[in-house]
Formats: sequence, structure tokens, C-alpha cells
Amino acid sequence: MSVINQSAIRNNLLAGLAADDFLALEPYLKLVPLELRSHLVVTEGVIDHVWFVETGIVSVITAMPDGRQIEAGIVGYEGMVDVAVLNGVYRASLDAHVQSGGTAYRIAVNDLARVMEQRLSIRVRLALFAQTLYVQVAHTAFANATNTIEERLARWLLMANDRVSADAAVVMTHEFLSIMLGVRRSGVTVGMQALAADGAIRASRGRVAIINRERLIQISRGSYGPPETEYRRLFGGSFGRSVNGSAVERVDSSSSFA
Amino acid sequence: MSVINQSAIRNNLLAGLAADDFLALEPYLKLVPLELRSHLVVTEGVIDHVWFVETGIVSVITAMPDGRQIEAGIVGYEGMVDVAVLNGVYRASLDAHVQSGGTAYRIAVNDLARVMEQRLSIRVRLALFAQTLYVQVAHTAFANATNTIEERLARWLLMANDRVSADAAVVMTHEFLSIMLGVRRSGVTVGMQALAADGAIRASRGRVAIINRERLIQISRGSYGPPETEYRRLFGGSFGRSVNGSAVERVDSSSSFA
DNA sequence: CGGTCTTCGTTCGCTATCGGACCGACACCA
DNA sequence: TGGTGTCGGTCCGATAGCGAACGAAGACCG
Repeated sequence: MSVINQSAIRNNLLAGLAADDFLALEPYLKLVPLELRSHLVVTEGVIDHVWFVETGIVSVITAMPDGRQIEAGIVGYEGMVDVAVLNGVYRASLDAHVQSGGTAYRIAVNDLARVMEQRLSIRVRLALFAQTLYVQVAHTAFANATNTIEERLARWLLMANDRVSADAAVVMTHEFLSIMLGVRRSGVTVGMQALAADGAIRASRGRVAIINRERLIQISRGSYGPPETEYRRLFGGSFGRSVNGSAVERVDSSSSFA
Repeated sequence: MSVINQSAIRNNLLAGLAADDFLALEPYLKLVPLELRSHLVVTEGVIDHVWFVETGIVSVITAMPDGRQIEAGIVGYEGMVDVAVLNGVYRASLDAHVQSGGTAYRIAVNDLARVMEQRLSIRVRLALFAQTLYVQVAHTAFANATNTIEERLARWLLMANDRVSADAAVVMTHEFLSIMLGVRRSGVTVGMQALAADGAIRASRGRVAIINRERLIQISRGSYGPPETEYRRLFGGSFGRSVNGSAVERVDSSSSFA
């Protein structure tokens, strides 16, 4: 069995682990594709694997039994799915759907739990991510209550842009975004036009190119930023600011867990 | 120093600890008042204490530098503030404000961390609560995006009612609620009138009596229920249902949706 | 008891967004 | 190259909620 080289890992949680911690996890990690639109976790389902995203985007979704759903958070190479297992919960209360295809290192929750039990520093690092996701979701609640569609679109595009190589366009349809934001499809169309008129984005069928991040940030009226700042504070690096993509840096994770 | 009797504790996290775990924490717990409108935690501030709520209600709030704010979650005797420390984070990204005065057992984070280090089972229990709060916040994001003011009011009143002695009225002004929900004050007035006309509540100046929980749950259109169900699943007990001999009865909220 | 402050009720015009529908444009496949 | 399905642009009337203002009723205090 070939060994995964830590230096080749894009996932920021794995890449930043101490070398011996990574080696302890490595035998259980398996690189798997993230199939577009697949459901990694479904509400009330058992969580038997955890995914460390390498490329692509996964949405954390509040899904109701009657089919209504909305995005609560978004995870890319900076994080993992599902954080519930870090809190000792193995049955899901939220969905996780792949919104942009890619790859991830997958591990069985049993294996992860066993290794974390031996190596507290792994748990420490992953818990920091759970905290950033919690903050992100709280800010989604804020944005959903106070921001216009256009502002929320700007926020979403920035967050998606943070998670793809910086020059790549974001791939998604208006229909899809309308579901994530909980608004009408044609509301998204109008909002996108406004962003395009502003020179912030350039849109074509199923594709959005971010032209001017600075402008998008202004438009988002503060709904973008704080969770990303929190992430950088806890993990260091340039997440959310990278001018040219995956500038994943590592920082020690020795903050006292206990 | 007199010893606190665990059987007299109302906080569900502390009350449910194994006896020896509780005894290990007990020397560091101090019963303190929760002063109405005090800010237990403020964004970017250091978190130096944790509160295990006995009575009263604490709101978890997304606060922006420009003063805009909104409630992301709500914590009463079933939980603690701030859960960030469970993830090893000691600088706040969210506010915690006392919305309904009461009391709490307070502990210094250093002491809590030290004891948890010795007793993993304490950490395990508290982490379960962190998970329920995360789910609650995700559902706030859902409600904020998809529900009307009236529906969100119903949700808020139910959640507040869960956290006060069952027959007590909820004490708060329209002004206050408008800030928590991020809507106009007069929007709350109109919403309250609708709920009162429905016979779900009876309102007087600064006070709301819940008359018919069942009706409120219907009105909330699913925005109330799932996080409470999750809490019961993880902790057992009757949280969110009528507790100890209240006149109010209700069925499991999830049944209205399955 | 009267003054003062807080809270609530109500109104106005205005805007964002809804729900639904229709159609044209593009993309892909045979 | 034409057919077919997806996607985006646009329009309609309807509505929830906004921002601001004003006044009345309850609560508190000297």
C-alpha cells in the first residue's frame, strides 16, 4: 500500500497536522471522489465516514422532512465533514451535499475516533475547525435575516471563490443557488445581473467568474468576512485572502484543548 | 466552604454528570446572578468563565462591528455558555447576552479545562451540548431565510417557554424581540396580535403568556422542533415538552412533520 | 396626584421579494 | 444539423416587511 505524502495534501486540517499525527491517520485515509450532487450525510442517517475535502465544495444543509432546505454553511479544502463526530454524535441532524465535485480523503469514524483517542493533538486541531463552522453558520443566520438577495449572493460567491483555485470560475446554476439561499430562481437572476452590472462578476451559462473581490466584499455589507477572519486567527495562513489560490500554510495547533 | 448538592442543581449538564465527575467540578463552581441585559461574552473578548445556566435565558448573538446584531441561538438551564471553550477557543466570535435574568453556576475556564483533562466523561457530555447548539443555530438560519415574522415569533416563544418554569409567562418587550429577530418593532406588534387572535398567546405590557403550545407549533411551520428533538435524543428527558405538572401538554413536535 | 418614561398600537407610502408563467438562448447528443 | 432538455431573462400582480412617525395607554417616581 502506497503511503500518502503529507506535503501533497491540500486539505488544510490534514496538511497542518504534526508529521507523526498525520502518519498515525494515514493508513486509514482513502482518496475518494466527491461526486457532484451526492449526499455525503443525510439527516437522521448514521455518520460512518468523515471527509477531509481536497477539492470541491460541500454544503451543510438544514433539511426539513417536507423537503424544504437551505444552506447553513459551506466547506472546502479548509475543513471536514461532518463535524458532529467531533462532538461524539454519530447520527446526523444536518445534510451534507456535494455542490462542486472534487476529491476528499475519507476515513471511517471508528478509525478516526481510535486514532484521536491516542493523539489528542489531532482532536484539538479538528475541534478548532468545528468552532469556525459554528461561527460561519451563525453568520449565515445573520445574513439570512438582514441582507438582500444581492448581498447574500455576493457573500456566497466570495465563500465559494475562497474554496476553488482563485482563477477558476464558480460553477453553478441560478436554480441551484436559489435553493441554497431559499429564494426564487428569478430573484437570483436579477441579483446576478446587478452584480455583473457592478463589474463584480462575469456570468455565463452555469458559470460565474469573480472579477472584483473587493467590490463583492463591499456589496456583501459585512456579511462576508468575520468567519474567515476567525479561521485565519485559529489556523493562520491566508484563507479567504489568497490572490492566487491554494496558499495553504500550517500553524501549530498546540492551543490547550484541555 | 459549603458543598453544593448535585441533586439541587437545575442545570441539566451538571445534574446529569456522574457523581464523582460532579464532585471534581464542584469546588470551582460558584452560583452567580445572571443580571438582565448583562453581556457574559462579547465578540473578540477573552472568554475567561463558563456559565452553566440554572434559571434565566441567555442569547447567543451574531454582532457586527457597526452595531447590527441578531440572535443565533438561545440557552437556558439545558446548557452552558460559551461552547467555544469546548473547542479550545478562548476568544469569542459571538456575543452572549442575558435576556431573562436568573442564576448560573460559573466556573473559570482554566479550572474547567483542568478538570476535563482528568475526566474525559465531562468533556463528552458538554460536547454533546455544543452539538445541539450548532444544530439550533443552523435551524435559526433556516427560519430566518424562510419563515414569516409570525412564524419566527412562534418559534421564539416556544424556545423561551421551554426554558422557563412551564407556567411562567415570558418577559420581554416588542422592541427587544425585534432586535433579536432582526425585524421592525411594529412588525413584532402585528405578529403578536396575530398570535393572540389565534388564541395561542395572551400578551400584556412586557409579558407574554403561552396559552396553547400546540397551536404555536403549528404556526411555526416546522421551524420549531428538530433541535429540541435532537437534544432529547442526546440527553434523554423531557426538554421541550411540558415539564413537571404544567397544565400545558403537547405531543412530540416531530410528528407534525414526518 | 401629576409628570415622565416606556411600551404598544396604528398609520403612511415604499421596496424587496414572491409565485407563477412564458419564451428565447444555449448546449449537447444523435 | 436538427431535436431536446436545461438554463437564464423577463413580465405580471400580489404581499410581507420596511422606515418613519405619531399618539395613547400603562408604569414608575417624586
